Amino acid sequence: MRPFGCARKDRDIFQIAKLADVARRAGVGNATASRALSGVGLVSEETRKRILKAARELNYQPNRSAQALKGGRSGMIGMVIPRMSDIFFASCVDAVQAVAMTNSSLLVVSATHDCSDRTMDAVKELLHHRVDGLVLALSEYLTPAMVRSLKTLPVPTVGIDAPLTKAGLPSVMIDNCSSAELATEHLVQHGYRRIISLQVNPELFTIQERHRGYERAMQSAGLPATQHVVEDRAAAEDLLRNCGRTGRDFALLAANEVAAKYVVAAAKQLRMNMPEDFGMISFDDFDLADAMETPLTVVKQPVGRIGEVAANLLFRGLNSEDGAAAKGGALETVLSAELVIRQSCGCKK
Amino acid sequence: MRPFGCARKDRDIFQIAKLADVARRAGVGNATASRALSGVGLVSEETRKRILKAARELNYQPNRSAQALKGGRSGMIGMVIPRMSDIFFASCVDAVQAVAMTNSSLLVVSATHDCSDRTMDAVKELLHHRVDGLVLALSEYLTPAMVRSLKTLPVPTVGIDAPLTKAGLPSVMIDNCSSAELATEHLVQHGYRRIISLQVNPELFTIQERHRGYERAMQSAGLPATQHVVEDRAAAEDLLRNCGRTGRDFALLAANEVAAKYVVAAAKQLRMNMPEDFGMISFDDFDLADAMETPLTVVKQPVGRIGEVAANLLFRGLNSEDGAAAKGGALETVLSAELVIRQSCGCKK
DNA sequence: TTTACAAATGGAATCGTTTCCACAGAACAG
DNA sequence: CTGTTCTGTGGAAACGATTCCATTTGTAAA
Repeated sequence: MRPFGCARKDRDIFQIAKLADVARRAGVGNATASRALSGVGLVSEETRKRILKAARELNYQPNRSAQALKGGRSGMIGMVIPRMSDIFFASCVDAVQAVAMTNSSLLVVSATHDCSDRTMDAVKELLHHRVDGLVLALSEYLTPAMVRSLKTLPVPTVGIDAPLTKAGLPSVMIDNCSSAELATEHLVQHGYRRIISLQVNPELFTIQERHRGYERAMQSAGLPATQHVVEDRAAAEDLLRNCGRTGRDFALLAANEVAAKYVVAAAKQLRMNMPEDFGMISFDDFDLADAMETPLTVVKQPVGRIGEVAANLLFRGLNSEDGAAAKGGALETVLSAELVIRQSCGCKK
Repeated sequence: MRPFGCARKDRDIFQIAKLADVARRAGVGNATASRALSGVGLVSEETRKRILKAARELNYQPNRSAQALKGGRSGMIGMVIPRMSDIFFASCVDAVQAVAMTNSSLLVVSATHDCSDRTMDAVKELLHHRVDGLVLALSEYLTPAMVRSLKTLPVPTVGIDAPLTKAGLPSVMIDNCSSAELATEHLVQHGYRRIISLQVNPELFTIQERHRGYERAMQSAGLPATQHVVEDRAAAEDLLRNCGRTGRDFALLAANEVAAKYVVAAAKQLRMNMPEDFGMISFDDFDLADAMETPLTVVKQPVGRIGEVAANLLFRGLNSEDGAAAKGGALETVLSAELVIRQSCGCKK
C-alpha cells in the first residue's frame, strides 16, 4: 500500500517539461524559446511556430515559482475574508475564483475569523507568497496604521464592502446607507413606529453604514432610532419577548442574514408571527427566505456581481502595467441593491 | 490619485528583507544563516542566536517562490471542490484553511462548478504552482484515466467525500450508505410506505452511496425502491402534486440540502404540510432547518470535523517525509453522522 | 608533537525563468 | 564597396533560497 504520492522529482508522470526541454526540441536557445512563449520580444514567425509546436508536444507549462522569483507574475491572487461560512463571502469567493480562472490565475484565500489582528498578517503572508494582486473583504474599520500600510501595498488591490477608499484603493459595494434608508421607509409606510436596527457585529463598516441609513430614515419620519445587538438566538428571544408583545407597531431592520435567522428562530420558539406580531426586513437574501413560514422581505445584494466586478477591476489593473484600474472611473464602484418584497414587512402576498 | 499600487520593487515598504540581508547583519555567510533559520544542519548556539535576532529585527520572511523553486516546500496546499456556494463545501474549505494556517501554509482553492473536465485540469494547475499537497473533494465517480493519474500524483493527497481509495489515496467521509439506511428505516417505522429517494445530482459518488443505503433499507422492509431526480423547485412541485396527494404514507429521503430546499419551497407553494401530507428526512443540516414551519429531520454530517481531519491527515503525511499518512490507519477514515430528529419525519415535538 | 576527527563556517552551484547584452547576418543608404 | 541600421538569436546574469563540498578551527587520541 502506497498511501501518499511518490517523490517530488517524477517529471515524466505529471509531464513537467521545462523551458530548456522545449528549447532543445525546437532547436533554439533558451532565450528565444522564452520570448516566443511569452510573446514579448522579437522572434521570427517560423521559429515561433516551431517553438509553440514543441511546447504543445511536451505539454509544457512554465514553472510559476521560477516566474514569480524572477519578478514576473506568480499567477495567483490573494483574497482576505472574515469567514467562508457566510453566503455572502462564499459567493464572493466563488465569483472571484471564476474570474481568476478566466485570467488563468489561481486564488489563495485566507480567513480572519473576525480576529482583526489577523487581517494585516494575512495580507503580509499573501505578499510573501508573491500574489499578483489582492481582493480584501475587510468589513472592519481601518485603523490609521492599517491605512498607512494599505497605502503602500506593493500590488494592485481592490476592496469588497470595505472602506478602502481612505487608503486610496478602489472598492466595490452596494450603497448600504441608502438601501437601509429605503428599507426603513418601507417599514414606516406600513405603520410600524417602534423600529429597531438589529445587528450581530455592530463594529463592522457595512453594518454601521446600514445603521446610518436607518437613522436617517427614522429621523425623517420623526421617530426615535434604537440600535440593538443580538449575539445569538437567545438574545433575539429576549428582544422579542420584551418588545414584540407590547403593541402592533414593532418592527426590525436586521443588518444581515445572521441576525435575521436568529430572529426567525426566536419567533418560532415564542410562537410569534410576522407580520402580525412584528415586522422585519433583513439584509441579504438567502436560499429559503421565500419559503419560510412568513416569506422574508429582504434587501438583496448582487453578491455574485460584486465579486465579479471587483475581480475584473483587479485584473484590469493587473494587466495595465502600472495599475490604472480606477482610471476613468470613480474609486468606489457602487452596485445597486434590490428590495425584494415578500411578506415579513407587512405587504400582502 | 494613485489608485493601485506602486512598483513591485519597493522592498523597504513592506519590509521584504532577504536571507542575504539577515546574513550580512549577523555577520555570517549565506549558508549559515539558512541553516540557522531552517533548523537543519550544524550552527553554534551563539551564532544561531545572532542570526535569529537579525532575522527578527529585519522582519525576515523567506521568499516562498525561491524555496519552492529550489525544491522545498511552497507553503501552499491546494483544494479542489465542486463549488463554494454550498454549506458543506464552504465549511470544509473553512476548516482546511484553518488547519493550513496552523501549519503555516496557505490554501489555494479551485472550483470545478460541476464540470468534471475541470477536475484534472485544476489538479494540474495546482501542481504547476507547486502546492505541497492536495485536498480533493470530488464527488464525481472517477474514470479509469483519472484513477491512473491520481495514482501518480507527485504530492500527498487526501480526499473528502471522494472515492479516492481506488487510486490508493486516503479519504475522509461519513458512512453515507449506512446513514441513509438508518434514516430510511426511521421513515419506515413511522409507517411511511411509499418512500422516494430524491436527488439533484444523481451521478455523484456520495449521492449514489446514499441511494444504496436507501435501497438496502427498502429491500429489508419489503418495499419498492424508487429514485427521483429534481433539478429545480418546479420539478419538486410536480413530484409532490403527483404523489403527495394520494395517501398518507408518502415520504422523501432527500440526498442533500439542495433537494430538501426545493421540496420545502414546493410544499409551501402547494400548501402541503409535513409530516401530515408527506414525511421527509434530508441529508445535511442547515441554518434554519430547525426554524422552518416544520422543523426538518436531517442526517447531520460533522462538516467542520471532516475538513479538519482531512487536512490534519494531509499535514501528517506532509511532515513525515515520504508521506506516511495512512500508516497505521485505514485508508478510509469514516466519521459518524448523526440523525437529528425534529418533526418532518413524523416524530412529535 | 603529529595525526585524526569533529564542529562550524562560507563559497558556489543549483532550481527554471526572464532579460540584458552582444553578436551575426541581412538590408539598405551613401 | 563600406558603413549603418535592423532583425533574430543565444550566452549568461539575475531572482532568493538550499545544499553540497571544501575549508578552517578546535580538540582528542596516538
